[in-house]
Amino acid sequence: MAQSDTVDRILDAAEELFADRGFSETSLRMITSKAKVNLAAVNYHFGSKNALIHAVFARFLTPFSATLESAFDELEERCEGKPPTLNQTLWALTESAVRMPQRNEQGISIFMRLLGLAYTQSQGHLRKFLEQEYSEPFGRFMRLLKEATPQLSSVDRYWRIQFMLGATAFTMSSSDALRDILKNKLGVETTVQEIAARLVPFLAAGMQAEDAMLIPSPGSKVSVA
Amino acid sequence: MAQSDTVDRILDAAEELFADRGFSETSLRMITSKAKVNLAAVNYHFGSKNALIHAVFARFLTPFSATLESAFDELEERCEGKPPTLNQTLWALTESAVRMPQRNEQGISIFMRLLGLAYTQSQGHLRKFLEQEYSEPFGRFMRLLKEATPQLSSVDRYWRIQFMLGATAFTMSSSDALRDILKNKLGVETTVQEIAARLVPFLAAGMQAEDAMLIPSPGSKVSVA
DNA sequence: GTCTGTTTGAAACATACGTTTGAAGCGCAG
DNA sequence: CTGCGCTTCAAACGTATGTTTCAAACAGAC
Repeated sequence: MAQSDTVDRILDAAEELFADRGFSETSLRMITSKAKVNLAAVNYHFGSKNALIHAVFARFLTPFSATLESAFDELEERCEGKPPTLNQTLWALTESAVRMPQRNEQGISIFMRLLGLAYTQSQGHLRKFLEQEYSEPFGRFMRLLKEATPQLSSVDRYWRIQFMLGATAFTMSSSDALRDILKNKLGVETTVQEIAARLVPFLAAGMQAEDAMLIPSPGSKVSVA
Repeated sequence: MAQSDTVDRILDAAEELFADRGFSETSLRMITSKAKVNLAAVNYHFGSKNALIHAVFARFLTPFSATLESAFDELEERCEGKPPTLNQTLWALTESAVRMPQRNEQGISIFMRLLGLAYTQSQGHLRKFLEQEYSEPFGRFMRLLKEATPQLSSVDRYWRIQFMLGATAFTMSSSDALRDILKNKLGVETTVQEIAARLVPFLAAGMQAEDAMLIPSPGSKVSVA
C-alpha cells in the first residue's frame, strides 16, 4: 500500500483544500502537510501542481461521466424514440451526481464546488483539460437539451443554457458559504440534495419561460404581469 | 492632474486585470506595468493590494448604489404603497446597471464579473468590506424581492435569489466571450441590453416556479411533467 | 544477503510576490 | 532662488511559492 496510500492521501488533501480555498490560494506545502507526506511527493507522483489539479478532477469526473452516460442511455431507452423532457434530462444529470459513490459524506458538495471553481477561476489549463477529456457527455447533454426545448430559437436556447450553467456553477461554487449564511440567518440546515432539488425546478421554469423579450428604452415604464 | 492620473490609471488597469484573471492571479507588477506607473505607486496611493481591491469596487459600486436607490425610490413612489412586482423590481435593477455612466463600452461586463468574483473567490476581506459598505441598497433590494414573492418560504426565496445572482453574474461576466461564440456559431450579434432582456424573463420565471421539490431517493424514477 | 528499481526525505534552487526604503524629481508659496 | 510637500523612481527586502536534487530507506527477486 506504499504508493497508492501516498497518492490517495495527496488527492484527498488537495481535493478538500482546493474546494475550500481555490487553486491558486492552495499551496503544495499546505497539501503535503495536511496529507502528512513529503513536499516532493507531489512532483514525484504527479509531475506538477497543474497535473495534480487534473488528477483531482479525473478521479471523480471519470466515474461520473460513465454514470451519466448510462443514465442517459437508460433515459433514452425508456422514452422509446421520443425525446426526453427537459425535467427528465435535468433530473438524470442531478441524480447521477447525487448517486455517485462518495468517498465521504460531503463528497458531492466538494465535487460541485470544484466544478464551479473550474468554470469560475480562470485556469486555462484546466478548461482545456476538461474540454478534451469530457467533451462527449457534455455534448450529449447539450443535444438532449436541444431536443427537449424545440420551441426555443437557437439563440434563446443558447442564452438560457448559459443562464442555467451560471446559476448552477455559481451556487455550487459557493454552496458551503451559502449554507453557513442560511444556517446563521434562519437556523436551517441544508443538504446538497436539497439545493439540487430546489435548483432543478428553478432552471426548468426559466428554460421554459414565456419570452417577454421587452427591451427597455430609456424613459419607458416596463411592467410585465 | 498628477495624482489623479496615476490613481485612475492604476484603477483602470486593476479593474480590467482583476476581471480577467481574478485577484490572487493578478500581481501588482502586472497592474503597474499595464498602467505604466511605478510599482511602488500602488502601495503609496492605496496602502496595500487589498485596499486597491476595495477601491476598485468602491469606484463603481458607490455611484451605482446611488442610482439604484433613486430607481427604487421612483418605483415605490409610482406604486403608491402597493409592493412593486417581481418584474418591476428586476427591471429597476437591470436598468440602473445598464444606464450607469460607463467608463468604456464593456463597463457593465467588467462590473458584473467583478461582483461575481467577489462572491466566488474566497477573499474574506472583500466580503467584509462590501457587507459593511453597501448593506443598505442590498438589503433594500432583498426587501423588495421578499414583498414581490410572498408565496415563497424564506428558505426557498433565499436559494432562488442565489440562483438569480449566479445566472446573472456568470452570464454577464463572460458575456464578451459568449457574444463572440454566438456570433461565430449562429452569426448573430447581441448587445448587453438584449442579454438583460432575455435574462429577466428567465429569472422571473424561475423565481415564480411551481415548487416540485422532489428529493430523489436512490432507486426511484423521477419524472415530472 | 545482495542487487535493483521504486519511493521517501531534508535541503536547496530559482523565481515571483507584496511591501519598504531612500534618493531624486516636481510644483509652488515665500 | 530657496525651501517644502507631494509624487515618482530604481532598488532592495523578506517571504512564499513550485520545482529539483541527491542521498537514504524500502520492497521484492534472485
